[in-house]
Amino acid sequence: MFSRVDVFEAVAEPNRRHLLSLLSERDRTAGELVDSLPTLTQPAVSRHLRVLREVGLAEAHPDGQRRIYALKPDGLQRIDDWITPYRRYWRNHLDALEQHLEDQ
Amino acid sequence: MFSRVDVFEAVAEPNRRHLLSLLSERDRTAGELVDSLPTLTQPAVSRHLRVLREVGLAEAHPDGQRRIYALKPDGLQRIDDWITPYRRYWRNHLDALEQHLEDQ
DNA sequence: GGCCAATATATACTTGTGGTTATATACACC
DNA sequence: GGTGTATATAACCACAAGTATATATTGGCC
Repeated sequence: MFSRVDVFEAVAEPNRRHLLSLLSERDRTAGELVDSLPTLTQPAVSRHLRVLREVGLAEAHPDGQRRIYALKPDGLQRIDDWITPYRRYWRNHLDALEQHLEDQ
Repeated sequence: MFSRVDVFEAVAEPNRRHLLSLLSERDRTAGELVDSLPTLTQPAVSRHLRVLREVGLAEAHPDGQRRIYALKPDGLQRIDDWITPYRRYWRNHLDALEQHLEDQ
């Protein structure tokens, strides 16, 4: 399963975005993350965490029998780079709309 | 099919990102877009275009029997808004790395 | 070593996505 | 109205994603 996930597919999954959000607040153990997603079982969360690790959006450090997960958000730069040219586009579009409104 | 696609899932598909890229250059008819993705059949492209329309990333205007597709990139703002807090994060991380390198 | 806690992996199942072929729809042109 | 072109939808299929249950692994503790 999960032959090869890229960063776009990684963040397309809502539970994984939730995990990233939790990790953006602070580092957490796998167990804490499991508890934070009560609709999912422990293996399900563990799998999502694996995906996040494999695309470079998170990393885990052992701490005894725990695993402390931390955010590695620079993987999102790939998405940011992709979106950049479009950003200019919609800003122009907004500018044009504002202009139109001002012209009323 | 495609019960309900959101923007994140829409752009997770490589062919759809390709279509967005083509539309960012200029408006194109559905037929031109089909010709630009020679690995896909016409119905497959038509479906991807429907997804892009439904999430608000593209729109189609009839022109006789043709349909002229145009980019509506402001739908990507949802992704941009989502990524914004993380952007600060990885910039800090880069700064820390640069600092570390400078300290050598 | 034996036992418990924390986490990851294996296996199996279900469902949805993306693909194809076939068909419908809509418009243009004669 | 009939025919051809452009595009969308229908029906079906294969495969991968996401989930659950069951099991393995790893480390702490007695």
